[in-house]
Amino acid sequence: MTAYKRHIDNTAISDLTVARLSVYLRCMDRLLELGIETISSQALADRFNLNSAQIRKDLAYFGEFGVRGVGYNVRELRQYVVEILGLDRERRLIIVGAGNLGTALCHYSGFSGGNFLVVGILDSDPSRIGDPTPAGLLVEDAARLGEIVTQRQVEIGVITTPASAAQSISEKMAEAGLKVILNFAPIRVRADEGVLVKTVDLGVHLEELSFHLTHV
Amino acid sequence: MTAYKRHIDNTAISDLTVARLSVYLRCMDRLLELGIETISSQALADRFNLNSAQIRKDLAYFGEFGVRGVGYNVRELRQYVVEILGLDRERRLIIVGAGNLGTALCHYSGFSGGNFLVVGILDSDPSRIGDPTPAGLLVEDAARLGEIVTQRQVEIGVITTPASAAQSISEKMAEAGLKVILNFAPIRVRADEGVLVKTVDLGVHLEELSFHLTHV
DNA sequence: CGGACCATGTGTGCATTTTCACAAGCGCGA
DNA sequence: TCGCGCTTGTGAAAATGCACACATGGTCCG
Ligand SMILES: NC(=O)c1ccc[n+]([C@@H]2O[C@H](COP(=O)([O-])OP(=O)(O)OC[C@H]3O[C@@H](n4cnc5c(N)ncnc54)[C@H](O)[C@@H]3O)[C@@H](O)[C@H]2O)c1
Ligand SMILES: NC(=O)c1ccc[n+]([C@@H]2O[C@H](COP(=O)([O-])OP(=O)(O)OC[C@H]3O[C@@H](n4cnc5c(N)ncnc54)[C@H](O)[C@@H]3O)[C@@H](O)[C@H]2O)c1
Repeated sequence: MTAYKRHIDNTAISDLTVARLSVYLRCMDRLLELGIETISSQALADRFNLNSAQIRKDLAYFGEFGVRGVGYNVRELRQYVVEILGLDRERRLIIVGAGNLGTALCHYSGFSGGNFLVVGILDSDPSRIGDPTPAGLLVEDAARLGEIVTQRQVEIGVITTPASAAQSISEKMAEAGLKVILNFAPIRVRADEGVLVKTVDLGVHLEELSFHLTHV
Repeated sequence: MTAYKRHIDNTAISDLTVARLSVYLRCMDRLLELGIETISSQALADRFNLNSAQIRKDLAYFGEFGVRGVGYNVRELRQYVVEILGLDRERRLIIVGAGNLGTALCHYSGFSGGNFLVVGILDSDPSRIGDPTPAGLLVEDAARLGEIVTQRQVEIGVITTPASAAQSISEKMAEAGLKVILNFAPIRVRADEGVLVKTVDLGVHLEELSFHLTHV
């Protein structure tokens, strides 16, 4: 139940594997809700529409968590995945852009059971600064970004401004020392080496659905 | 400028290709803003950090849109991509779950230049029904889903309820005739053959970022 | 009108990801 | 204690995705 084999060798872990680990975590949570304490990779795959070999291979990058002939202990495996994903400590984040999406995210405390903590929401519009959000935070001046990141030990930046501001904000975030950024603006942001910008473009998803509608 | 070679042969188009077409569309929009009317795949790749061969191959599934020795006409190519993605007609969608995220999405009219139209927002909570949203729609009773889908010719369903309700809502949507569903609840929804459920789990993205933070 | 030039469209090979299939290992019951 | 049954962990194969490189076929200029 303690440490997992930290991935130290030179082979990089694929993004796809990491994303699936998140999915497995949700599966564990669901199983615990159902009172299931032990499960085989096959039963897991059947229940959640996954592939059993892929589950085993994904986990094998980080250690041997199962018992042959038996399967996995759900509670233990959940804890291992939590450690692998780095969810065993608080992650502080700020949101830049206190519009519709920014405030919705701010209010949403349910991220992974409270490990992600919104410690600031910033905007450049003077008429919005000082506004309270439903979550109890006040909107602060985006010009104070660097200062806030340092003082509140922020690790993650979230961009919910219009696309036109996204590039410059990501640069300011990188300058302030943030290493990972989640960008909701529909634009491909360029980032320096060592800074990871993950863009989530909801428009792309809707357009994929539109494609499926037109192509039977 | 009329029709593109409709993909009718047996080879399926990859999801990754479709997602990239959306990206190309945004690139075209940006180029037109800049007043650029013609561009080669190489110049496009350089400017937006893409691969020129991949651009050509993605487009080649649907026809020959370029001119050898010259490149692509930006305006024309944009129109072709619009047709390929089925964005040349209005797509009506309803949102089920009038909470934080649901209302934020409802208010967001900027989807692909207005081709996606929110024609209803539903909730099961009696105290929310009748509430106005910033966009001018009133929240309606989720029990009327089937009726609303038929009357308003809805094609796309969006789920922004808690995870516990997502499965049953997606089934009701499928029953009402919807063929594609965008699900924001953090749960893997099972769907019948012929119904496409695309889940966008924001928690997964944050957890990916957390992984990168812990693994240098 | 012809040839030099240039970027597309595509055949081919490489890389990554997924799936298969089985030897190795653990528990349990006799 | 031993063997049987079950599931893991893992090489090897299949499938998928990506990138190179060049023949093809237009443009344009002399
Ligand atoms: N609302 C949605 O449902 C939704 C859905 C998909 C994508 N998006 C994208 O998310 C982004 C935000 O959407 P929204 O609906 O919340 O928009 P919004 O207009 O409601 O909010 C944007 C906020 O950003 C602020 N802002 C602008 N420039 C800034 C800067 N330089 N520094 C700090 N703050 C700045 C504005 O003052 C405003 O408050 C957009 O890029 C949009 O395309 C939104
Ligand atoms: N708010 C966010 O920023 C955010 C971010 C990521 C993911 N999500 C996910 O999106 C979903 C919605 O989040 P939210 O913050 O808007 O939650 P919310 O609680 O504000 O809203 C949920 C709404 O769904 C309604 N509802 C519940 N059961 C229903 C049913 N059976 N039929 C119709 N309506 C029903 C509720 O009455 C409520 O109005 C959740 O699954 C959440 O995990 C939200």
